[in-house]
Amino acid sequence: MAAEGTKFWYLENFNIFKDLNNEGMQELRRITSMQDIPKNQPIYFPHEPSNAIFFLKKGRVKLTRTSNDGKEMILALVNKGEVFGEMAFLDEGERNDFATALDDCLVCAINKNEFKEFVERNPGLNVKITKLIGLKLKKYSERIEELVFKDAEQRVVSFLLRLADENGKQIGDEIFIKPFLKHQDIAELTATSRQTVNSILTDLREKHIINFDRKKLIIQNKEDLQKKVS
Amino acid sequence: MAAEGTKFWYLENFNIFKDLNNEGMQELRRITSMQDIPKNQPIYFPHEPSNAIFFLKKGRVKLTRTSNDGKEMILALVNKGEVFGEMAFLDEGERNDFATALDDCLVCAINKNEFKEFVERNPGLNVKITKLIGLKLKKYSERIEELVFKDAEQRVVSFLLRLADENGKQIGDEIFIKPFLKHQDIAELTATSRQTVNSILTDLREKHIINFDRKKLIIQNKEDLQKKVS
DNA sequence: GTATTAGTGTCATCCTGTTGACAGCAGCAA
DNA sequence: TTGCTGCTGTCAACAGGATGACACTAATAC
Repeated sequence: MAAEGTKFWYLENFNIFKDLNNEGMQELRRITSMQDIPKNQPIYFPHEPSNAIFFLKKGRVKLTRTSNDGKEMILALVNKGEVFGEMAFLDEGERNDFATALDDCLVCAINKNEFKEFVERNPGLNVKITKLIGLKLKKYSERIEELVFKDAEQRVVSFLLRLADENGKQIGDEIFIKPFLKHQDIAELTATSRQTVNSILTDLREKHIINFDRKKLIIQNKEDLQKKVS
Repeated sequence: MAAEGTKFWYLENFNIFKDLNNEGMQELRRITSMQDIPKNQPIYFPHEPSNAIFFLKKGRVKLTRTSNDGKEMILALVNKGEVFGEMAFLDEGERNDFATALDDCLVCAINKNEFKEFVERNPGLNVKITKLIGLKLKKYSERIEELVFKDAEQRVVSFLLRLADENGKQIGDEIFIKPFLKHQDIAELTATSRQTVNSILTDLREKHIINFDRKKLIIQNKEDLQKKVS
C-alpha cells in the first residue's frame, strides 16, 4: 500500500536513511542500539528526558497523552519503518507524550547527541528530517480539521480508511487489516467513547460495509465507507 | 511578553534570520518582495500553487480551512515577526489553507526556489527552519489535546490566556489586548459556536475576571482565569 | 477444565453545546 | 439624519454523544 514513486513527498512514507552510503550506514549502526519491547510495555514516559530518537523495526507503537483528570488520548500510531520521538532532535527537554508498544516490538534507539553529530557529517539528512516533521505537521492539521468539522461517525470512518491505507492488504475486493485494535483504542484515537465506537462499527457491519472481530477488520465496501466522509 | 533568553527553544518566538551576516541580509533582501495587504484581503488561497514563504512585518494574519459544507475554522493566528506559508519549503504542491489579513498588513514574500538556494548557501538556516516547523507541530499537538480533553469554556479560556501571552500588554495588574477579535473568530479558533463564545465571555465579565468590547479585551484577574483550565 | 480477566454489545438517562430566531447596538455611507 | 450592514446579546428547542450499568463472550492463567 505504500505509494512509492509518487510526486507528493508527503505520501512517501520515507525511510530517511535510505540514501546513506556504506560508511554512513556503518556509522549509523554504531550509534544505535536495538531493543526488544514486549507488548504493552512502555518505551518512554512523559517528563522523562528526551535523549534518543527511535526507529521502529517491527511491531506497532502508540503515542498517548493523559489529561489532568486521567483521561487518555492517542496522538498517533507508529508503524514499522517509521521514526518516532523525533522531537528530541529539536532539543525538546523532556517527553510530553507516552510511547507504548502495541505489539512485541523491535526498536532502534539513536542517541540524540550522537545523532546530531551524525547529521552534521551527513547534511543531506537535514532536509529529510524537516520533511519528516513537516509530514507530522500535515497529519496533525488534518486531525484538527477532523475534530472540528466531523461528527463521531465520520471520524471513526476516516480512521478506518486511513488504517486501510497504512496497514491494509487488498485480497480480492476486500481489504484485510490484522491485527486490529480494541474499541477503546479507536475511541482514544477519534475522540469519542468506547460505546460510540462499538455502535458505529456494529452499524457498519449490519450494512455489510465492514466486518470485524477482536483480531481483524475487513473492509468489504470501501466506496460506501468513503461516501460517509466525502 | 516575548520570552528571550530562556532555555526552551519553543518559547523563543524566533526570528530565523537574526544570525545572518551582512551579505546574507543583503542577499535575502534581494530575493524578497514587500507587499501591502489591506484588512480582510486574502494573501493566498487553497489550491493555489505554493511558491513563496512569507514573513509578516506588520499586522495580523489568520490561516483558515473550510469544510465541504462551508463551515470555517481558524488553524492559526500569525503575529508580527512570524513566518507563515512555510510548507512551501517542503515542496507542498499547493496551499491547503487560506491566509487572510486581519488588519492592514505588511508582508515579505520570499520565492520558494530562491529561498531554497539561499538556505543551501546558509546551511545554518536548516536547523532553524526545522525548529520553526517543530514549534508549529508542538502547537498543533496542544491544540488536539485541547479539543479532546477540554470543554467549550476551557478552550475559550485557554485561548484568552494564549492571546494574553502573545499580544497582551501588562498595565498595572491588568492585561490589555487590542485589537481584539470578533466572537465569530474566537468560535472558529476554539471549535465552538459564536453564541457559546458570547455567553462564556459575558459570564466571565459578570465575574469581573475580564472586560471587553468590540475593540479590546482586558484581563482583570489572570489567576482566576488560569484556575479554570488548571 | 475451570476460573479470572479483558474486551464487547446494548440500553436508558442526562447534559453540553448547537441551531435558529430575533432584538438591540455600533460603525460606516451617503 | 437616515439607513444599511455587520456584530453582539439572549433565549427556547433540540440533538449528538457521554456516562453508568450490566450481561455476555473471548482469551488467558492456573
